[in-house]
Formats: sequence, structure tokens, C-alpha cells
Amino acid sequence: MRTPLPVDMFDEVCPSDLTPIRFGDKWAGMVVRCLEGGPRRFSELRVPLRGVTAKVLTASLRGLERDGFVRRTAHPDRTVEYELTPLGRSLLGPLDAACAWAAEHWEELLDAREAGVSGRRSPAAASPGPGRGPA
Amino acid sequence: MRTPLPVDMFDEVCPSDLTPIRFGDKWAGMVVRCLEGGPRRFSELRVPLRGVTAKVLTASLRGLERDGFVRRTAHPDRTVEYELTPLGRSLLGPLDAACAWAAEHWEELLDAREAGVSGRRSPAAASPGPGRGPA
DNA sequence: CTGGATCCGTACCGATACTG
DNA sequence: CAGTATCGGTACGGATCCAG
Repeated sequence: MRTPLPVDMFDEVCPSDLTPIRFGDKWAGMVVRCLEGGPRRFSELRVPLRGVTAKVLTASLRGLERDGFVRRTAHPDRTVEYELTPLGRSLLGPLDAACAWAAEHWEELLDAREAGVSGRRSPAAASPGPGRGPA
Repeated sequence: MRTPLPVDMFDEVCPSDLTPIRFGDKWAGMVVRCLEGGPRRFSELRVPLRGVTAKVLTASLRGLERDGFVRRTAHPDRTVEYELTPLGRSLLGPLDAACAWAAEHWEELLDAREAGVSGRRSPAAASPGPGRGPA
């Protein structure tokens, strides 16, 4: 897959922190989505993941690599490519399920929030949702 | 469902922090599992959720309540019951999917960890897994 | 019994600056 | 290009003590 990743692949403000379902850290789910179509370079990943710093993206990728979801390949020309392992690819199923759930219940989530007992914070909800949510 | 929740409903040490899939905060997924069979009292929930302090469990329940997954009912005898709302119940689908995934790939997860590049920490993996994993 | 209040350690995440 | 080093803010989670 050589077509560049769209800058607006993920909604940045909209449904964030709405779905309670998360995959790994804040960016892991989105990274997996980005790698769905094939290997990607480090800087390619930074396009749709707007705002992520190199440090944080590196940390997320290291975690995914360590857990066997992603394989890192360094080329002689100093570029690096990341791709999903079979195990990482197997995450796409649950990921799709989570996205489908979020899309289906987004309305209710919003309603619950605005009707919610004021002041009360959610536990650890996170990860971008519907628009093209990764998790 | 009046049968008490089993103390060993969740493995406590074994597969924890292995699956990258989380529902809400650390306990939210397990709480939802506990409420699957019907309303439960606060102290009932503390049985399978060994080690959780009252404060933390309360916080988790408040979050679930705020987000519309759980309804809280206080009785005159000072006991409190929590039950899943329809929205909360809808989480059982993705939850099952996550558990199935974890059960299926538990082996690979363990392998990846022990073969993992030493010293490298995972991003935000968490929540008990297979044994009877909630998330 | 069901929490609330407080203190505190740790993890995560971001910004900035620097490097092979 | 693909990171690393450092610093700091914040949120989460646990321990302990206290209260309606």
C-alpha cells in the first residue's frame, strides 16, 4: 500500500475520550489501523497521528514491538519501516468490533455525558471513536 | 441471579497486564462482568475484585454510572445495588470479543513477552486476561 | 455497609532541545 | 530521517484513616 495515509484519518477533537474501549496506550490502536494496509515508515505514521511527538510515538511502537504486534525493520538508507505481525493483524477483529460498537452507541454516549451527574469524571475512557476511530 | 460471585472469578496474577484491550479503567471491565447476571451490591462486587479498595471501586462505579453503563440504586437499609443499563449491557458484545481474542492468543502473548527485547516496557497493556478475563 | 478525605507513588503523555 | 535526553504536568490507582 503506497498511497499516503490521509491527514484526517482520525477525528482529532470530536469523539475522543468517549468510548471506554482502548487498545494498549493512547496511540496503539491508531497505529494498528495505520499499518492495516501494509508497512509504513515512521514519518508516514506521524501524518495521521497529528500532534504525536516522536518520543511518544516511539514509545508506543516499542511497546507494540515488544508485545509482538509490530515488527520493526531498519533499512540501510536510515529509514525504518513498521508492519503488523500476524498477531498484530489478529487485533483487527476486536478493533473492528470496538469501532462498530462505538459507532452504534455514540449517540447514547453523548446523551449519558450531558445528562450525567455533574462534575463526575470518567474513570479512564479514551481513544478516538466513531469518525474513524481506531479503538 | 442470587448466587454469590465466586472469589476466583478472575485470575489475579496470571494473565494480568497481558491483553492490550481495556474497557474503561482498570476495574470497569470486571465490574461489567460481575453485573452481567443481574444487580449486585457494593460488597458483593468486592469479593471477586480482590484487592480493590473501596475508594477505587467507588470511583470506577461512578465513572460507569456517569457514562451511562451502570445504574445505582440506594435502598433504605443503607445497602446499594448496581446494575447494568441497556447501554452497559451492550458492552458485553465487545467484551466477549476481547475475551475470545485474549483466550485465543494468550500463548503468543506470553511468547512475545519472554522473547521480547529485554528491558522494554509495554505501553498501557492491562486488565486480566483469559482465565476468565473481563477485558 | 458504603463510601468520602487525604496523601502519595507511578505511568503516561507532551514540549523542547539535541543527535547519528 | 528517526530517533534520544530531559523536564514537567496530570491522571490513575493504592493505602490509610474517617464518617453517615
